Amino acid sequence: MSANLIIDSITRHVQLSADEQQHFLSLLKPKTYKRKQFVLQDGQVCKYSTFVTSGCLRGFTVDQNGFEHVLNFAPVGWWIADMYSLLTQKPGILNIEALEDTEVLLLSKADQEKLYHEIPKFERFFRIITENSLVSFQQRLIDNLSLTAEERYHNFCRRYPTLIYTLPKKQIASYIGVTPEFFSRMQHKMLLKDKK
Amino acid sequence: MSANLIIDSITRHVQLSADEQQHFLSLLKPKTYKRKQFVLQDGQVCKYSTFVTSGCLRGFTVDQNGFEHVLNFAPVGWWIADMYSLLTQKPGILNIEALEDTEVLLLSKADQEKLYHEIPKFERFFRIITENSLVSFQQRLIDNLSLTAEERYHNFCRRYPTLIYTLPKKQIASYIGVTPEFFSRMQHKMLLKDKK
DNA sequence: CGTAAAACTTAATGTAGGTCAAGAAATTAC
DNA sequence: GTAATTTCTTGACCTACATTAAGTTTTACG
Repeated sequence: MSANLIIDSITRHVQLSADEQQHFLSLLKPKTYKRKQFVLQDGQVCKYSTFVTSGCLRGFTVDQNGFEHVLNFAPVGWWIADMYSLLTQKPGILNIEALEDTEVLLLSKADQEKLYHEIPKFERFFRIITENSLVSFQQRLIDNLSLTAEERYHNFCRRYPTLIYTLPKKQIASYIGVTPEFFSRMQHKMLLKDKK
Repeated sequence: MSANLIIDSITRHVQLSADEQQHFLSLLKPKTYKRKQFVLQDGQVCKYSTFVTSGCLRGFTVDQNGFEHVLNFAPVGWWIADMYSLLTQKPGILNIEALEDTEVLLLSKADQEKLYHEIPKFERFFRIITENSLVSFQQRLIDNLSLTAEERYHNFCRRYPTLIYTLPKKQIASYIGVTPEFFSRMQHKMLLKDKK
């Protein structure tokens, strides 16, 4: 059940009393999205931190030529938001879309800030997951600067083994930073190599 | 004076009493590095958060072909660390080197953690700067996926106007993700354009 | 179901940016 | 102040990946 999922994910990092758990849960608004529905569109102000309890979301930007670039995926158990917009409360550049029918829990920015003051352990929790997120984006940037597309794909497979089977290939291609056409050719080449 | 610099940079985000300021300052160890000296080498465990009070540091990785890739610069007033290694206390992949003679203040991981418990405002401060850092790395990743080298260079100039004049061009080239040769050509082309 | 849309593949051609080499200019350090 | 080192530039050639286009397979959904 989704309350367990989110509480467990927090108590892996900080301990919470029953009261604290209840209080936290009372702040969350459940919401469901149909496949292809948008959770957030660029130009909007991001008002919530979103926790995925079933399904999968993707965060992406659209460049001046209309091409999409996947910033991140949020499968079950992950948080997602347009961090820039959430922090500044200005219009953001991120689109967040449901890749399949998806259930989430929403925590409003106001409630999140209040929570930090009431129960500092929550500030600790979000500090820790933000630090982890920073480390993985730094690593991904380094990968983009120093690895070939094929190597980046291998890293993706190692880091998100479950997602490989559920995600459309064009989404994976976009995440690692190549076109679907090149991704297709790349996979073909890798198959030939493996056979040897 | 360097104590003012670091206190000011913190009190821009959280308010501190005189006692809290004193306590914080008492935890910092000043240290100086000569130009080209290493603050941290890959393979080492990162033990400190480093705040630059004069000079400039650069964080970079070395790939399997021996090429360097600049992850970040830390000019005066900035913090730097190998976040992965600092968090996990495992050997890291980041090198941190002084680009010129540089003075820093070191805050040990143990003291930083203790500080979080003693004075939650410091946990807030580091949460906020980590969030800001995350936003800028996300933006840089998006830039690398969607912009040309020339556009990334313009972004660099907008974001770090002071650094353009002090940094060797090859460092800027590495930061935006191109070779020094291509960077040189690119600047030449931009000059021709500007003249028109 | 059936059909429309979306996702995937393959091929031909194009290009942003890399590599290698070698000389010129600028910094550093003794 | 000058030799040594590092940085920057320029030229010829190269390659990983993009683009365009067309056909095929898979998936969604009325």
